[in-house]
Amino acid sequence: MELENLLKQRGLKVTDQRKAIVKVLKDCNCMLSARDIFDKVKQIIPGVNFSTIYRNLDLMSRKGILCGLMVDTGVSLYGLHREEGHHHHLVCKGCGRSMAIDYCPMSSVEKELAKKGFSPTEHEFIVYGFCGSCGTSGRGE
Amino acid sequence: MELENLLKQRGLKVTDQRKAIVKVLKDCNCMLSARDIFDKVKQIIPGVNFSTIYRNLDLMSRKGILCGLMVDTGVSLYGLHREEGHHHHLVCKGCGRSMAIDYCPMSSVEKELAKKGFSPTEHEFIVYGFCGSCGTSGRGE
DNA sequence: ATTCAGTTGCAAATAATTTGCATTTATAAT
DNA sequence: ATTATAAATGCAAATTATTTGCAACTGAAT
Repeated sequence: MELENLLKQRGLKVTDQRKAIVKVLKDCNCMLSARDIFDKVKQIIPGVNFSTIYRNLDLMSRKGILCGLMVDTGVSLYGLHREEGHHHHLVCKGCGRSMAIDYCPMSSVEKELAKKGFSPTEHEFIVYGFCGSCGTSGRGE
Repeated sequence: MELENLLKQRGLKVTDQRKAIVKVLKDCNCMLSARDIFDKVKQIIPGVNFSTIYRNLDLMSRKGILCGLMVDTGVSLYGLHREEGHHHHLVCKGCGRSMAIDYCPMSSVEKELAKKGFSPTEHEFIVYGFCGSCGTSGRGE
């Protein structure tokens, strides 16, 4: 019921596909690619179309309901937007999950940017590696 | 002549297309997309093929002659590898140029990662914004 | 000069994402 | 409840970025 209000507040209609996308992300509690989300939503709504997924991931990200992340392979990952505010991510190369970290490097570079006359708008900080369960050796591919 | 040795050291043949790619990146002194590089190399070698560009960007990046960077639109940018070592980038949304910054946030998160049992392998830190010449307002597109 | 692995051009294939359009649907107004 | 309508969806086709198979070519070692 909470999601319904969130969507309405942002002027978005409450549709089954949007509810399914959010459910999938809530259940997984990690960030997923559009394809992963599509596959999981299909188990809930067999007839969903991929373009509906893409349109909603984009729209809900722009409305602050989801947040997107571009990883170094050029694929976007999406997750629920954390209200707690700004944060960055660890991406596990073993299981593909991502976790949040609160540390943000921006305050440490502000002076250097000002000196260069650069006005920052966005930034990203992503750490790739292996999480506790996947270990330093990874799990192959 | 320096490049020729660099290529040979890495077991790569010295070809006109490789020389042209490096020349383009040296002249621009910034990071460019594969398409930009292709367009500029074509002015030197009209017959180059796009796949040759891609193969060499990938190969020379893996050999440490170039370095690649995935920006948040999902496009890779390539530049000459700076021997001076590890660094990160500012990407101007006005002119598309990128500059290096030396600050690296990794040392500040090491403890937090260790606590989470996460073993980092790679990381990226990119700041988007507008450089001195493009100003805070940007220049449209 | 000969050899041969490495490299290139070409064309076709992938993969990720976007778009146009007709149909459907959630919501607001009746 | 019914209706009107803008928003949302499904579908198919288009884009964009990148990759791959393969035959022809070329740099470098002999």
